[in-house]
Amino acid sequence: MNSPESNRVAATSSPSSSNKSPPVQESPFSNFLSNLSPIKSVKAVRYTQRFLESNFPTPLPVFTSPRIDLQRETGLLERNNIVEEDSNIREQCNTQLNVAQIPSLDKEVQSCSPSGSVDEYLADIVEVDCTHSAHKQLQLANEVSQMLEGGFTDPKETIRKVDTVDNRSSREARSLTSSNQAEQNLPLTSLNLVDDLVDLRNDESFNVFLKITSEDVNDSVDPDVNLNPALGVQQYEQHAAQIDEAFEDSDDSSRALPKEFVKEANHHQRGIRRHLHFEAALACKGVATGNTTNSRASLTNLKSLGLSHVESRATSSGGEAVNYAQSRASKSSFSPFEVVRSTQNSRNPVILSPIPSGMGLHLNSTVKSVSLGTDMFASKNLTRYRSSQDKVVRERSNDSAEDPNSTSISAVTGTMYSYADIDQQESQAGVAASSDTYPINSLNPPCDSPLARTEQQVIPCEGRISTPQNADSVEELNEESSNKKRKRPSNTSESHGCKRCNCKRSKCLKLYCECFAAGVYCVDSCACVNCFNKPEYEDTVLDTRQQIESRNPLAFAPKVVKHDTDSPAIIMEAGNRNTPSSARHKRGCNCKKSKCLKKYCECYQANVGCSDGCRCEGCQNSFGTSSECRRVENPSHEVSGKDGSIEQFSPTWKGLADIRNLAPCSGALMFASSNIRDCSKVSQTKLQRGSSIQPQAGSLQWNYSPVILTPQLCDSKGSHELTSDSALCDIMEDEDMPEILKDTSTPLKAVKASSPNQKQVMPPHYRSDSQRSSSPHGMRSVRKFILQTMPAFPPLTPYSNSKGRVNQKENNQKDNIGNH
DNA sequence: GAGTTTGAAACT
DNA sequence: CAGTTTCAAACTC
Repeated sequence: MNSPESNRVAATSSPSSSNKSPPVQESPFSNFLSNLSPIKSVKAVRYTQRFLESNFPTPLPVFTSPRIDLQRETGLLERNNIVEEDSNIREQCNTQLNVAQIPSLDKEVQSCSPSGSVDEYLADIVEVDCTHSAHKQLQLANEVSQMLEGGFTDPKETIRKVDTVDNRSSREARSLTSSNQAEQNLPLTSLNLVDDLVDLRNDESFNVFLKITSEDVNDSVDPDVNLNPALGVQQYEQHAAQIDEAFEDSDDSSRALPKEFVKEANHHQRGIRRHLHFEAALACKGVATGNTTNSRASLTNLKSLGLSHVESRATSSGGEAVNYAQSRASKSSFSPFEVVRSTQNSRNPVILSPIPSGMGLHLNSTVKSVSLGTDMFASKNLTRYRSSQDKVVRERSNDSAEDPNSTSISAVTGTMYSYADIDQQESQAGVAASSDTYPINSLNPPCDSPLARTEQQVIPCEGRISTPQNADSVEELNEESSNKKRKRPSNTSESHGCKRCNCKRSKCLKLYCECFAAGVYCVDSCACVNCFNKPEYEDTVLDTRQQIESRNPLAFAPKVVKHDTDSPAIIMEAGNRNTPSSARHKRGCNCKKSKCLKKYCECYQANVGCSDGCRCEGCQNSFGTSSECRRVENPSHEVSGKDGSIEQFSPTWKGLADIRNLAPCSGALMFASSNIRDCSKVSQTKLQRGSSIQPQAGSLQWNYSPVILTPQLCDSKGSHELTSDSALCDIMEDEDMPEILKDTSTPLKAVKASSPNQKQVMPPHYRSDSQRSSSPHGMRSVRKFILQTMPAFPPLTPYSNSKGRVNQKENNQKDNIGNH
């Protein structure tokens, strides 16, 4: 690994010739700034000159750099073909330096470096001929920035590099006032140093310098200016001329910088700080819960990828918010960002975090918790970032409103978004399907966004849904936080994502509590008694959630999951009669007296129609009634029967069928789904549908195939609860397949027994395989088929374009048929 | 706002 | 897994 320090090591073989330099007459900053971009550097130089003159009557030793001398002695400059004018300038600069060298500094500079490319730093040396530590600090800051932007997959690496940077800058800062210990651990040590300077001098104006330099250093690194030997002289001369001109024009007014300038500088610095603080918080958490460091790093990565608003919001939400979200993330070991990044950077499946048990929980909790954090943040009077955040939200909301296609996502991502979308919908007390602000809308990365593409490309099966979920989580935090703060209407317990509970005896630690169920802490506006759903009881909350999760992994999952209404299944389902909104309650309601016409009914409350998973009686759900009720109403309505026909989606199936949409690995989910009854029902349903729509297509639709192909898996444990995604993935592995799953006989028989129509739809090869033997061979072929077809998951088809999806499914059918 | 109704969640 | 109890939201007055 090459690192800049090594250059210095190589270059530092002989310390400073700067001892020979005459006393400083001019600030080294001016020399440094002379290398900045012409336009900006004029201002910078002008101000810096003033600043230094007024604040640093005697040069600060810390700003001397041995590199200046080293480069001359080693002739590195010549290697860069910097011509003599350049050298003269530099010489002049050097002579102005106070070279009261700190011996230890040289030593440290020498010692702190691994190997590196000399040329890499030569440019730097040439460019910032009269370099001082301030510039070094800026370099370090830039390195940190690059690190953040580069997005390290491994947080440890990040930490290590940060430490390196930290060490470097810390050593150089030794002569300065000591920094806040906590902040010294941050990657922003260089800025901390500047901070300390500012504090020491009690001169805010130094921020301006920081601003200028941090902006302009990058400009100055422009190879045309600094690295190109041919242009170097000319531009150098131009710079010098401009600087001279600037100095000539300098007057008192230059000292008084515009307020916005200072403000901007402060903001800039603070922004970096916040960013780094957040990462530090993540890192700290990560240390505590090692398995989550990746996610934190990934979160930071995502932020550095441009989601500054995320950063802003997350950090401004205060520690509790972060802790809440982080702790949840740590418990669930789910790292959407990680998945994306890891899949981007490597194919190592180990990096992929399994979706925790209760994927919905995580989604739920993450999203809600973050937004909750915003509430807490607000309550903590950390409101100074509020306006900007709201602005971001507003802008995003507007964007989403203007972009009706923003819901359009690939089948992979789209379903995930819809998942969160529905979650949000649910939390918003039944926002209509045509709701103006589907948070997800505004939060979805565009279908063609790099992120979306990446997701689609990298997670055909094992990648899972993570990123969209996380994107949702991250972004929904923006949306929901603003909703909570501004949209909460009067008395309703929930509106626009705002939960308010009234719990008296549950301590807000049961699903009775809407806040708890929604994955948010109770807030002041709650009327709960003896509430434990508060940040201070975080451990209790998390433990309780885990308990509930252990009972029902989907307990915290959204209760309503979206259907693709235009899919053949839905089309077949009662002729679309019962699905005004393309969603269904995950579990179905059980209404007896309300007729599903009141908000007692969860389906109705969620603005979704009842479905066959409901056990409601006398359903009159205005959003759609269950087929059972329709049968009661209209006995002639014959598509199905109680004995397992088309309409018979078991509740389990319903939920899982929707979860199917959550992941490209839905097949695996289907494996783990449900008992044999459900499987058989589904099989029958699918078979019939398949036969109806495409007689020979049968089970070959990729999204249906898992159900049909894996009935034996359905009965694996007699449990329909998903325990973990990793387990599901393991099922995909031949080696890990339990024997019971390899035994294809019994469950399949059950399916066949209950599926009179299976002959119509059962793929011949599969049927023959499964029928002729119970060996896993047939199953393997099936699974192989699944694995092959999964990547065919419609990658870029907008979710909303369900028609296209149907067509694609049909095409897949044909393709699969052709393959077989 | 108090009381009632309702159905989900929790418990057995 | 079914029946019962508990609970809090929804609803009514």
